[in-house]
Amino acid sequence: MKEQKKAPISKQTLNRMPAYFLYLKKLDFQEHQSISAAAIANDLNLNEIQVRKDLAAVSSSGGKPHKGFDICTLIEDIKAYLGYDDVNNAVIVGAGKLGQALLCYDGFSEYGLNILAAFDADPTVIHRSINSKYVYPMEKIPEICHLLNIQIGIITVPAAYAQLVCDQLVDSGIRAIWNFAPVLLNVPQKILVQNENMAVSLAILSKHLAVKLQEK
Amino acid sequence: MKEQKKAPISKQTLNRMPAYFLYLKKLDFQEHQSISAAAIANDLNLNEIQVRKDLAAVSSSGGKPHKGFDICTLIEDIKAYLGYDDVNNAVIVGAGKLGQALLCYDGFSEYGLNILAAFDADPTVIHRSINSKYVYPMEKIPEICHLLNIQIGIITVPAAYAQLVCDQLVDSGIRAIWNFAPVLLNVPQKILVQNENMAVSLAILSKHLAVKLQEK
DNA sequence: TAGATTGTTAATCGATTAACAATC
DNA sequence: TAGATTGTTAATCGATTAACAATC
Repeated sequence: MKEQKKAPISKQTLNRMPAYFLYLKKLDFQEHQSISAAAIANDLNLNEIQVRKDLAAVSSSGGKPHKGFDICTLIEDIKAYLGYDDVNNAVIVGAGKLGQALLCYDGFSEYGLNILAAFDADPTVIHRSINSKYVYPMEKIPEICHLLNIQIGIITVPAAYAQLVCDQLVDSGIRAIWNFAPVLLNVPQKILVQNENMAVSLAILSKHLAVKLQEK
Repeated sequence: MKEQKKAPISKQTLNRMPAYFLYLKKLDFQEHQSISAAAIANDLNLNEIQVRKDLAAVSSSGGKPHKGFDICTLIEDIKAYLGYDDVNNAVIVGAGKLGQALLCYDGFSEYGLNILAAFDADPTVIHRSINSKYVYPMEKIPEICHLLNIQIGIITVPAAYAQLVCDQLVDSGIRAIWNFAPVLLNVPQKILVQNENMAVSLAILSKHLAVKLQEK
């Protein structure tokens, strides 16, 4: 087992990895065979050495001088590294428009996310299926989560209910939360909260536009 | 004008700012008057000195020894800093479930985002209003964007159409793109692309769960 | 006043970039 | 072989943390 001597994971590298993943898939689709770190760096506006280091950290076979990295292999390596190969079961709480959008998007399986069911408080949306996923009433959360061995709870309820829902999910044995509500959730240490933080995106956008405007 | 000597913006500080913003709004709602950097750091699991520095970078009046920062003032300072006070006009391209979810969410005005219209290719969704925002056919993009002085284009179409839509938006004079499609977009240098990168979130989640699983 | 809390200057840490040797 | 391209070791840069003086 040489695996153990792999470099420790850098947060920044982890953040860049999905960009490499999307980039390589596009290339693969266009039937390229291999690609150099320099070409990737150029297309993604990154530093060449940074790309080399990032790829070296995840690549199983490494790149070949003169040729670069084999695209197919690299895609597989990144998938393995990011854990996209490990399937995690999830439920969505909140079957409003956003919840339905996520329920109907079938691309998450690509990332190992397997959404099995949804929950809602609204009697007009429960007890029916959306994209073959059944919408249960809220009180079923503990039962279904335990039954289906759910790892991830996805929160798409209005901000005011998010903490309440979060507590219920935690009590039902989930281990991570993907939070779309614009609130900060309180959770026990062992639970990971990943905020799909649209406020951050908007901050970066508006900051950027404001700065550009000033320059003129 | 002493404004000019403000410290240059750190990317990390910018990323943390929305968390402070949400945190402070919650406090404000609970009718607190002021708060110390230490208390914030404790609640958000951040380093105290880091919080002091972050707040010092955006605070107009600074904190007061013994009392800390005035919450209301600080919220206003952060809003000003992040550009949430500057209103940016936006359109959504893709009025499917995700697009509709964004159209129906009225909380974006809090961040200075003003969604004025939507576009779609589907004849069954166009020529009607969703949450008082009209859905136009795709060919109206240039006309409407110029007419309404649109700064930001929000892309919520399937991955396969995202680049096409992006090109149209760029040609229609928008200055920034908020991209929800899981693809990397090619744009001219002057256009900012902000990816709402669910793949990153999923990577962090699945990586984290995989690592935890290994530990056991 | 004493003490809590800020803001700033200095020290440490980690990530990026540069330089260069290794290799197909 | 020569040259393109990788991987690694060293240098730089920026961000975090520590130390401490300033102040209400």
